[in-house]
Amino acid sequence: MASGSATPAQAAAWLARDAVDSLPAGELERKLVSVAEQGRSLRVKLGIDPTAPDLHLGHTVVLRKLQEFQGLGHQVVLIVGDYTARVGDPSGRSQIRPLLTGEQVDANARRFADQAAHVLDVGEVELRFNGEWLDMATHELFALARTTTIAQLLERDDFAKRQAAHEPVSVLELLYPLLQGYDSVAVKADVELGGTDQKFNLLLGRDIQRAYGEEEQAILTMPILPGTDGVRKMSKSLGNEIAVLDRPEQIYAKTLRVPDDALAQWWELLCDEPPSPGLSPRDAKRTLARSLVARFHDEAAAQDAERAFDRVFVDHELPEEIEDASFHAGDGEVHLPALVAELFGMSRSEARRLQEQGGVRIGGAMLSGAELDLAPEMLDGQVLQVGKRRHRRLHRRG
RNA sequence: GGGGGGAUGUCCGAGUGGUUAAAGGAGACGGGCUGUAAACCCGUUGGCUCUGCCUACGCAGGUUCGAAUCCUGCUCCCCCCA
Repeated sequence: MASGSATPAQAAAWLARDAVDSLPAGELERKLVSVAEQGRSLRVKLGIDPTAPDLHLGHTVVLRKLQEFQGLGHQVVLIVGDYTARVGDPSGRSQIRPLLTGEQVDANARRFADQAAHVLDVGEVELRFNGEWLDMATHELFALARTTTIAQLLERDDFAKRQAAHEPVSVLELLYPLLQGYDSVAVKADVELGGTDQKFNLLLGRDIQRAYGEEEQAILTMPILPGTDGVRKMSKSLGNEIAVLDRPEQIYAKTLRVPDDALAQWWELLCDEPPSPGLSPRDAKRTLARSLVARFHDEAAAQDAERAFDRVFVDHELPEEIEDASFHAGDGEVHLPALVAELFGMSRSEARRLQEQGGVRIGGAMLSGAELDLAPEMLDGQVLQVGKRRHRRLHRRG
């Protein structure tokens, strides 16, 4: 572990140990030397666009890195991209993002700021919203636009690929990297962090800074955390995320569902210490799951989550806590597909299909596709189970 | 401004007048196996008052006994030339 007494070279090497790129070569170390001489600390920038409402594990990879800088006494500048979220970062995207409304963005931005507190010591963080400076006059935007050429922007992979595939790239998207770069100008960033998919934007930030007569930032890129599918980048829109605010059981269960192939990466990107050697993949995963729950909740919650998980999925018992749900019986029988559809947000046809496939149980007994209408007495007080993980305790109403 | 190409279900992608709710793949979901992993097997994947009915192949009309497939207009996208 590095400490305040480490030399700049040691600190730089330690900070970059798990990064993919630390560019330009030697720059981070030079910055560390230079600020030490000036008697100040580094201004380390991270920008997050609140395009989705919640922070997830993928965000925490970079946030943890930010925290390391913080631990060494540097100034963290967290930029919530309330303004850039309206533009849409094309990084890694194969198509134009749908635009969010101003209200959505504002609501998301506030949530983000709150949630960052789960990962960072926000008391020490300089939190900024980039609408503060990006809501600029047109002539200022023109000045910004003059700093960069089309050729520079088209060097970028995503744009090049989309061009080649005859997919649209809007001028607005082209502008995005400039706006991000301007953030660096506005906060006088010495270092900017990001995922590897941000490399182009981060590097372009240097050009923008130079154009504005500022000193250029060093950049550090972190690996991208795969989602719970083990393949694609973790993101809310792909539904493969574990959110910082997920409940303990969710964090635990989702972690166990991660394919083993991705396990090593998860350990590396999310934990300080590697798993003890000799630990089976299964146990390594369980350990990881516990530690993640403990990180975002606490140790007791981790124990409980594991117990609850084992109860349901290892011992095949009902969960201890089952959400209640009421059903309306009227005088006749209850149409099960309608009830299932209503309870779990699916269509009746879908519910019917699930039942035909043996995915619906009442009181542990699998129902056949013929048992669509049941007497209310057979349901009242019983546990309805759909698939392996959805349960409701039914209560008659009316 | 001119010319050409394209728009199909969650996604990719077949299909150019009739057994097409629409091949195939991916993803997802259910069942089995299991470590809620991987691999593998089986099945499902528009809606519904479900042995049938309704809605669907960019949008709106039209031709036809019958259209995703033909015609007309419109919208959007891409490429080339200027």
